[in-house]
Amino acid sequence: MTARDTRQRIIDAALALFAEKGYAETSIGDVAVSAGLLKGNLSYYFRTKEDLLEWVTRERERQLIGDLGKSLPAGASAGQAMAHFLDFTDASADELARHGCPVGTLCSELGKDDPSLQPYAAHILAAVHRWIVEHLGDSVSATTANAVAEQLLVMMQGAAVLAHAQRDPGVVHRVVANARMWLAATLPVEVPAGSTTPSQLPREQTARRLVPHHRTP
Amino acid sequence: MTARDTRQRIIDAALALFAEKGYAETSIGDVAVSAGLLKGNLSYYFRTKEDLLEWVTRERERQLIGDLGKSLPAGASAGQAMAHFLDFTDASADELARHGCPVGTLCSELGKDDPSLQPYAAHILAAVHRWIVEHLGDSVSATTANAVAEQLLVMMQGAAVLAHAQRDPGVVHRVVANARMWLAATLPVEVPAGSTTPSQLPREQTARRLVPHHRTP
DNA sequence: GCGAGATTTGGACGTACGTCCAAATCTACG
DNA sequence: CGTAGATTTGGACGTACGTCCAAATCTCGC
Repeated sequence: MTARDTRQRIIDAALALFAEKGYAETSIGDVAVSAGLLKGNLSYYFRTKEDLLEWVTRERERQLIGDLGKSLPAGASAGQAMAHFLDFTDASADELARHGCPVGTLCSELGKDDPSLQPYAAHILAAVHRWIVEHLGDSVSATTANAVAEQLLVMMQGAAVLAHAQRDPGVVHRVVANARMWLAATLPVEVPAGSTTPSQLPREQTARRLVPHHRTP
Repeated sequence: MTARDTRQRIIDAALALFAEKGYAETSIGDVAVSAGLLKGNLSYYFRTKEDLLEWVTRERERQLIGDLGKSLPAGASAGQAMAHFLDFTDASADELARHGCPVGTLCSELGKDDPSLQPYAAHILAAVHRWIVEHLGDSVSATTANAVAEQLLVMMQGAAVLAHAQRDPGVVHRVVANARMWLAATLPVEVPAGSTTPSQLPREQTARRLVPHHRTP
C-alpha cells in the first residue's frame, strides 16, 4: 500500500468520524484506529489535528460537489438541476436525521470557539451556494439566483437541525416537498417532481400549500 | 448573598458560556470564574457537568418561552402571535450571527456523541413548536398548525446556521421577511408587518416573492 | 460568644488528549 | 546482498479537564 493510499484512508476515516461525532469529540487516536494504524503514526502524515481538518474539509467539498454533479445530465435545465439538488437532499434524509448535516454541524461547532477553524467549513457551504447559482444559469437574475440559493440552503440546513434533534428523517422529506412546491411557484421554469414526490406523503384537505406534519407527542 | 443567588448566578454564567463556546468547549473552571467562584466550589452546587447542563437547558426554555410571551397582548390573534415570533427572531439576528442559535447549536452538539444528553436540548425546540401551535389556536387545523410550526422552526434554525457560518445577520433578516410573506400567503388570517418590515430591505423588481440577497463575493 | 451547619478554599487524583521522538522495521534500488 | 530513505512502533511529555475531599471559614440561632 502506498503512502498516498494511507493518506487517503486517514482522510476518509476522519471524514466519517467528524460527521458522526464532531471535530472536538473525535480524537487523533480514534482516527488512527479507524484507519488501521497507531496514534503516533498519524503525525507522520498530518502534523496537527488542524492540518487534518483542512484536508478533510477539502475532501468533503470535493465529494459533495462531485456527488451533486453525478447523474445530472450535462445540459440539464435550471429546473432539472434544482430538482436534482432536492432529490439529493431527500435521499440523505436518514443520514441527516442520524448525524445532522456534516457541513452544517461542522460550521456550528468550529464557529463556536476558535474562529480560525471556521472558514474551513463555511467554505463548503459557499461552494454549494455557488453550485445552485451556477445551475440556475440565466433562467433568473443574479440577484434572484442568490436569493433562491440562500433560501434553499436555509431550508436544508434547518431541516437537518430539526431532523437531527428529533431523530426523524420525515422532517427532511416534508421540507424538501415544500421546497419543491415553493420553487415551482417561484421560478419561471419547470421543476420536475422528484423521485420522492409529495404525493407519497399523507395529504389532507386542510393543508394549503403545506406538506402536513403528524406530530408524535 | 444566599445560596439560591449563587446557584442562579452559576446557571446564568453557564447559560451564556454554553451559548458562546458550546458545551464541550466550556470547562467547569470557565463557569466558576465567570460566576466569581473557584472551580472546586461548583461541585457543591452541581455534582456533575451534566447536572449543570440539565438546569441550564431548563432555564433556557423558561427564559425563551417567557420572552416569547412578553409584550404579546393577552388576547392576541394567531397572526399577531406569529408576527411577534418573527419579530423576536429578527431582533436576535446579531446574536444569531455571532454565536448561532443557542438551542440549535446545543442540539447539534449534544446529539453528536452522547445521545443521553441530547433530549435536554431537543426539549426546548419542542417547547417552541408547542408555543407556535398553541398560538395558532383554532385558526387552522391541528395538522396545519404542526406543519406551520415545523416549517417556521426549520427556517429559523436554517437561518441561524447560515448567518453564523457567514457571520452575517442579514441572512436572518431576509429569511424572516420571506417567512412573513409565506405566512401571509399560507394562513387564513392577517399577519401584521413586523417592526422590521421587508420594505426596509433593498427591493428589486426581479425578485418575485423573495427578499433579494446581495452576495459579497 | 458559642456551636452546628452551611459554604468556601486549595489542591489531589485519575484520565484523556495532542504532539513529539528515537529506535525499529520495512521497501526499493544499486 | 546491502544500504539509504520511507514508514511504523511504542511510548514519553506536558497540559487540561471533571470529580472528589478534608480542612478552613463563614453564618446564623441560641
